[in-house]
Amino acid sequence: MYEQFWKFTDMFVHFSDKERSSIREYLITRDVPKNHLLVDLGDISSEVFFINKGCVRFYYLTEAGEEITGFIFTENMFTGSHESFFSQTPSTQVLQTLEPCELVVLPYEGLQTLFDTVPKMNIFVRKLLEQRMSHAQKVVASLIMNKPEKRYTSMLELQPDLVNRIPQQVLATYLGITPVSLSRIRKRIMDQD
Amino acid sequence: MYEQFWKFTDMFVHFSDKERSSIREYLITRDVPKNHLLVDLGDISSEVFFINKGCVRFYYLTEAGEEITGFIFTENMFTGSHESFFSQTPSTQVLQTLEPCELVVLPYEGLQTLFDTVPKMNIFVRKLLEQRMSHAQKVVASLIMNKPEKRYTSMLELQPDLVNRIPQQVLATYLGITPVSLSRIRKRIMDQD
DNA sequence: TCATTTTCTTAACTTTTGTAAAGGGAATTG
DNA sequence: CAATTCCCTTTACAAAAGTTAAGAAAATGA
Repeated sequence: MYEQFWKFTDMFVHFSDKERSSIREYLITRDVPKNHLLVDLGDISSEVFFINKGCVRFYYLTEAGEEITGFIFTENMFTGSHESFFSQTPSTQVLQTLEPCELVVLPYEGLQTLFDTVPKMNIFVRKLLEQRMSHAQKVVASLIMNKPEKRYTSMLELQPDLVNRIPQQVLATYLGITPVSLSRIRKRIMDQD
Repeated sequence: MYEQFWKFTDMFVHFSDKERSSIREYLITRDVPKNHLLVDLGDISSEVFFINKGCVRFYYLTEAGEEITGFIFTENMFTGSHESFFSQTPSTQVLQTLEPCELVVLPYEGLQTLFDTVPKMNIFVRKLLEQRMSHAQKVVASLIMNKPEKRYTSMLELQPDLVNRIPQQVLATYLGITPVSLSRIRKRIMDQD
């Protein structure tokens, strides 16, 4: 159950067998159904999740009650409500499964302990966040630089699997547009070919 | 010259005098003029910067040659071309001063050495990145959830100094709109009051 | 200080998205 | 298997942003 997890950490740092067993003490696996809320609005997130199988998104709620997708996570990614988890404050975002998921769960307290007992854990998380930051900046740039249509075609190119995997209305808010507008864009592209 | 720097690090971790002097070995201060490129397109960024005084932005270049502002940094913030610096790859963004700046400079090699010799440095950078990630997510959410007008009024409220400090065309691309559109928004707001 | 350049604003027009409402199709359920 | 529900598409109209170009204001420099 943990092979994928160690394969992932190996991309950043190499934990020794001893370090692995220390970390392993705090890990558990968990299966959750589709549409399960891993973190609800206002929760103080107490866990981060590594996705063995499945698909997770976080979304914000507008005043009008719309769900705005912030990010979509799939297999072999870490997910969580960063802001709430790291600062231990009430979450302004909701973390929800889009499919039945098999997760590796790491609790907040466990991670804090590991930061002290396995110093390399700091390096692992630092490198993970470095990578995440680079990606977040690219997302911001794409939102500003590209029109919705371009963002959709980029996604078709870079993550074709994802386009067919998630509901259109989720995809739409992820791209920063309404489902209606996404439908129009899809038609425009269909007509061209 | 380094008081602000240590005051900043104190918000995340407490470096001992010994640790400070280790870190201090790799720090230098540098004054740069307005419109200076700290990192140019294609450069492999070899330094990060702490801003004692001044204002810095990073921007992307579109195919049409437009400069799209990704973020604006001011006093007491760390800045750099994250992606290029951390992965030591050619930068896809340009880091440019918007004012004459007084900077504290930390070279890449120095930081790598410090990660080994001052383990707490990993914790510092980890916490810094945790904070940055939370903020980056909020920026993404704001870009998707709010209309340009709302983003502008939010900025007026939260960073009123910045609005009058940076050129409108820079501010416009930072908000994800054209200078023309920003000008219209400003007029709309003026007329209301 | 005057001239030049740059930046910001305004206007007219086009394109795109948002909004609201209606319709079609597929999946779900009794 | 029919009915309901949910999701996606389509339409028509309103609102907003992009584009281009021209003019006003401000900053820059000789």
